[in-house]
Amino acid sequence: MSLRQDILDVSKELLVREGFSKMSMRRIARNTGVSATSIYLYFKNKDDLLLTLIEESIEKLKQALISEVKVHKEPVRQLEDLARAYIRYALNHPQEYEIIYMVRPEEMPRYPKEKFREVRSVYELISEVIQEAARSEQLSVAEPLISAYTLWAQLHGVVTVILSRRLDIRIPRDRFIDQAIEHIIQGFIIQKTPA
Amino acid sequence: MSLRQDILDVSKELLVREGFSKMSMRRIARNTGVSATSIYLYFKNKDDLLLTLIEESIEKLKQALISEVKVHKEPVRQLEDLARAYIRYALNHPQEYEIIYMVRPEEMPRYPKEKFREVRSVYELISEVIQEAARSEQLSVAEPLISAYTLWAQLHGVVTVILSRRLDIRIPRDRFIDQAIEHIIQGFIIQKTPA
Amino acid sequence: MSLRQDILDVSKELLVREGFSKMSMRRIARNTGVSATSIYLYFKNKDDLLLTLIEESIEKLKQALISEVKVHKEPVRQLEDLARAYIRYALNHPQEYEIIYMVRPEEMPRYPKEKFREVRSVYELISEVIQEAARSEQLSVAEPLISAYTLWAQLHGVVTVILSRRLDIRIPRDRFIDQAIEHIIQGFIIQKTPA
Amino acid sequence: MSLRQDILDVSKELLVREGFSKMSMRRIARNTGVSATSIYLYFKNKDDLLLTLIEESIEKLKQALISEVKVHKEPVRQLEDLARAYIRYALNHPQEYEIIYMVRPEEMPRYPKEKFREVRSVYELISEVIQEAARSEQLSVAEPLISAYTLWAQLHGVVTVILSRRLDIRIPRDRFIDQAIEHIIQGFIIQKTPA
DNA sequence: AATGAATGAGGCTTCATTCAT
DNA sequence: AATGAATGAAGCCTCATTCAT
Repeated sequence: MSLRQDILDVSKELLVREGFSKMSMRRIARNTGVSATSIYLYFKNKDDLLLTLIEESIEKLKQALISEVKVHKEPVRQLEDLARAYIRYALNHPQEYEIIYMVRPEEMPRYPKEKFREVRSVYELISEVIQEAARSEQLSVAEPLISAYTLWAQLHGVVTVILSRRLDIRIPRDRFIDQAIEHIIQGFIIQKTPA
Repeated sequence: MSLRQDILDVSKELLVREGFSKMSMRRIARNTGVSATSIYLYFKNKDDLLLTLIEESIEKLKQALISEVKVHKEPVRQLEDLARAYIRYALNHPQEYEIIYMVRPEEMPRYPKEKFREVRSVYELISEVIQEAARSEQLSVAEPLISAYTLWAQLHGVVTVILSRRLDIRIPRDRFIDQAIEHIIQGFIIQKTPA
Repeated sequence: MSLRQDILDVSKELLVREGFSKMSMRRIARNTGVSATSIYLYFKNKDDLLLTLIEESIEKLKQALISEVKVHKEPVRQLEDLARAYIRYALNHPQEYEIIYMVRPEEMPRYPKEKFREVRSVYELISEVIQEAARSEQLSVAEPLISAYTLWAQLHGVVTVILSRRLDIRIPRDRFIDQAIEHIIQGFIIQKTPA
Repeated sequence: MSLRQDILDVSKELLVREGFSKMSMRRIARNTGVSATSIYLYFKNKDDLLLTLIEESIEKLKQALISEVKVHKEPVRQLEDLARAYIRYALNHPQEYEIIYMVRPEEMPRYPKEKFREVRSVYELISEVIQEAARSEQLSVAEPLISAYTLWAQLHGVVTVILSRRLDIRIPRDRFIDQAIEHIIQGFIIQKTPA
């Protein structure tokens, strides 16, 4: 495989496993089996490397969601699929997910803030699915964009709790996920008050 | 006593405002107007300082929740109050909150992981409130502990999105919070299916 | 002697003997028998160190000139004394002199340009002596400030040629200096054309 | 041939505009639009490149002086012409001049010192003009070689002051040059003491 | 209770140069 | 004639920590 990709992989692992402060150029070089200087042949500097990491991860998340959505026609089912796909992807690709959401902007001052907003396309995807469901009058959605963000915030919370290992060990992960999704989806469904 | 607190305050601010990598002993010392050596009179080392920071923050969060809960008797109302109190506290004390939940354990290898679990008392508090409401048969709660965690995960997601400044600028923060709480609480209320 | 002074001395020597590019913090540390980190206890950074070096050198040159001037009352003699004092000081303290005039501003971008102008007090000293002599109508001096600068330029040229070892080896240094001073001074004396 | 010259030109500009420390092979390559490796096809190493730069500059200075001298027959006038030509060339070709005289030999340890002495032919040119004038008994020149060096030293001083931007901003450059040349030339003319 | 002095390790980055192609 | 890949050395600087006072 290309050295460039090796560097990205090693960086990703270091970043997620040991934290931002341990992702140093020297360490990356050591773990890649290459001199620190060589990294600069492929990336302008550390920020550039981090930027690439984030961009790649966002792209992968986006693709994963796109490919899993719209299999089922039924809107509510579709929404649930989206939620499950989101959580499943995050848990199966913790590195990519953490890179997107756990590197705090404060840690990288030179990072162009607009780039961070590229993640928006993810929310827009969510927003579309919600809007579609709203049209079928099965969801109580006043403002799709806001609802998209609240849905995403809840999913992100669930993922975060698991990834940061803050879930009580007495709770089986799958049960937690199922229950969470149930609560979340139910929160969006229109309450059919008895006539 | 006073200097010790000064050091904690300065550390807290540095950590949250500039990120983990900028919270250095030298910086803390400089901002506190004291020599770097002096910090070691109050804290064994940097990890110890961070530990203290986290413990204090957890304690404050706990106290804040306790004081706001159980004002209303009505269970659903109580739950909503709890949710609001949680979010309000987090947003009003971003430093304390971020220290608890945004400093990743990976950043501190020598940090005793058990300490992180002290936060559990927070979930137990949530759990109690949920159980109480469940008893009144207004909530669809099969397993209170799991539900407590899902509720917390959702709240945490909402807070995280705001604190990490990932909320779309077109969305007013308050609207987002209101809508989120509405969705979350509704997700817990028993659906009264028409007879 | 103090470490601070040691560092300054070593830096001075490195700068003059091996050139600007060889005056590195590591080298200074090595030659001072101290860790590189220690330099930062006494100087904020490399520029600060260089700045101190230059300031000290300017001050010494100024003091040397002041102390040697105004011994003789006769204006022309006084001017010659000043010229000799200038050259003598420069040759006896090549390090200090070179530091003032041979570090090109381009080499230190962060250096505050105003500081470079502190050398002006040296020219002002020269200017004063020239003006005094002009009052006695023995010198052909239309504009004292300009003449002060031309005088200085000439002296500086002489010094430069010697210090940069560009003088032909067949020429004895003292003869060169004597002749140069003779030419220079004579260039300022009013030509008494025969009536 | 063309690329070789491009490299030399770029180097020259970098050296003079940004200083010795910024004249790196990589920078030269970047500014020339060529790979760093390519420079080694034309120059053995950095020192070789610098050497070539200096040799070229010396040759140009020599040619410029030769072409401007001996237009006027009158010896004193000829001397003044030479002085003006020297200063004019230096100011019109600051890059070449600075390379000859402002790159200190100390910056290049591996540089063969004899090469630096090639500049001597310049002084010999000056020496010839002075000797010619001396023969006409209009100049007070005991030893032509020494006088040639003192003349050159003074001219060099004037040029240096201007090029290193050390001339007081209140002084117009042309006035400074005129006055300097006047003083310098007058210093060489035989004083006709009244009988 | 507090500090100044000191340091080894490591941070990011640029350097001149070589080698294979 | 030209280059991409690679590197060891070194550049400046900040880090957490210790020790003597």
